[in-house]
Amino acid sequence: MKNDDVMNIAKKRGFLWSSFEIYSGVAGFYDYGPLGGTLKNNIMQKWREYYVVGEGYYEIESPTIMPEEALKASGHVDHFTDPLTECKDCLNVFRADHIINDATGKDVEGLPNDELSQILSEEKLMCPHCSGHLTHVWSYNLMFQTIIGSKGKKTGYLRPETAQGIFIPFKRLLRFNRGKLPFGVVQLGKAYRNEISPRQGVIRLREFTQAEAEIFTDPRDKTHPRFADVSDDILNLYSQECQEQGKEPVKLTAQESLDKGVIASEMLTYQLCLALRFLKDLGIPDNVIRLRQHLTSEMAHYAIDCWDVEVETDKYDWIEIIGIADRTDFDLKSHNQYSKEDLRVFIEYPEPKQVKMLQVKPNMSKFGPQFKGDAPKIIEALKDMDASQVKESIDANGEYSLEVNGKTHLLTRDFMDFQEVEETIRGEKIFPHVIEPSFGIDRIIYSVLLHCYQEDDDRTILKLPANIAPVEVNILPLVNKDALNSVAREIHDNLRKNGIIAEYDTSGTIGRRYARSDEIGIPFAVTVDHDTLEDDTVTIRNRDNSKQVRIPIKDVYKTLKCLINLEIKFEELI
RNA sequence: GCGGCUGUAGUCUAGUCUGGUUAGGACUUGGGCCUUCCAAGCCUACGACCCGGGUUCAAAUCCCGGCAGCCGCACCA
Repeated sequence: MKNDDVMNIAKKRGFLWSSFEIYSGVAGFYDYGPLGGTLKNNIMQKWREYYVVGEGYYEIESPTIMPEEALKASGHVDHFTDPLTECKDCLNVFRADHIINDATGKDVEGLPNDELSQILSEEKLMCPHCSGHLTHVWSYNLMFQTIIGSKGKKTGYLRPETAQGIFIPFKRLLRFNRGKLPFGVVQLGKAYRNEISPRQGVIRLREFTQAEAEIFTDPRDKTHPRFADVSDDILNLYSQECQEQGKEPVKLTAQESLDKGVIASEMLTYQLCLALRFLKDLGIPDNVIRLRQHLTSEMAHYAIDCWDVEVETDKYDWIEIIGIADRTDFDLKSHNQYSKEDLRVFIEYPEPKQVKMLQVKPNMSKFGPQFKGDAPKIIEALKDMDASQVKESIDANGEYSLEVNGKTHLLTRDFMDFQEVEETIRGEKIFPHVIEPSFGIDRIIYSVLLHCYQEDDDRTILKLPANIAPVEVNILPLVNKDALNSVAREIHDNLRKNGIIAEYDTSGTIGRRYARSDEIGIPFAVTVDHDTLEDDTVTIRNRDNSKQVRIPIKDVYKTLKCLINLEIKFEELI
């Protein structure tokens, strides 16, 4: 299996291995080795080129440990859990809500545990496996809990996603962007989920790296200024409709998928295109990628539309490596409510609106004596009412009844005056909607390794794009002789001095060294041979087809730099 | 989290059932010889019984516990 070959090389040659090996390891944790660490950095740097440089979304960094309040507001404390129940006889563990749903057809998602337990006993539900008795329902929260401070009074959690770190300082980020929508903010970093039983290698980790962008948009304007740049990009769409009707994914251009309403908005479509371009740059071919729309049932209740970018693998089938969702205003609204901070954005109208409206003016000298301490509250409540309705009621009945804190107060005509005022309204405050591209870096690295891995005849090649390969060039003396070695060494040192990651290898025959070099995806090799000593030329060998071209030593740096940056193709040198 | 199977150098493996010499081999890797372009050959070196406990004169081998991997079940905002 390709997976096994790739993971073998990854382990053997220093890309990836499971952590804590000398202590038997812990499931769900992986180390990046010397090459893996560099590859990961290169990929993250490329991501930044897209989102920070290309889109102008600035990068922030927030703590990986978060206080309970913040995750309470985001919903993770209460809802990032699975309600589990265990069979007392066969000890199997089940999702309690799934058992109830399967047996009764009731949708009980989100009900508290004691209600679920009650339903289990009321409906006399038994273990679906052995018909044994089921225990009371308990929540398994997937967050790692910790303690903040020496007294241990404050509960903290390792963040389950980087996104919350962007929502929380929203006011500052909005101010940084001078109050205007749309704007985006990104964060790359670790996130943590205490998975029950992670057994899918690097696909399901307990500690993993995300790269997320939160794009704050006006809910009424989800366009993108550069949509025209991507409108002809081809998308392989596995829509809700395709999935429900058992059809194959459909290929449409970005423009078509927007026009046909397959994808909810222009911004979302643009983000999907951007993600695909990124993956293409990493060497993942189109034909192993599809965009799968979340089914209504699996989408978060607050989301408008959500698409997973999936990659085909031989071992795990189609895996989600990127999720792009329209999260609407859920997160900001929720943090607004819990923190009591106004997280809305003021949107100015193109033209100020002149609005004529009726205003109530309470007669203070009546209110005070009559209502004493309740007076301020009543006045506050009265001002919130629609003045024209109040006036109507008084004109018709001579009084208006107002309920404040459970007490009903009757207000008559002499408690207030009405005034026609003209007000200028310059805009309104709204919660922006959030479009969120969320990248699983570890899964992307796995996909890159998997799909760059090739066996040509008996050669193993990792065809990493030259601009993300961890080692950029290998310097090889044809045979292990002092005269050749010293020239090779000098070229190696010179390239390093100029910022190119070069390796130097004299061990074994030239063929063996090319093979080792190909296996870790070094895109180019410089070979120093006997002609070099005569005419100061060397050959540059192209990893992907073993072709060589001879160039003067003085041009080596310049040529390699262009090759690595993909400014010229190797074929153009021949 | 449950059940089954498995765990010997970097990798693949012999040995385990039936306890007993220095745990054997191949590939890989390091050093050397040879070598004028794609894993050749020769010499040489390094390198292992998953961890802990028990039984025994003696444990890679038998027993118990743990950890990890694979498979199945369950789970996967």
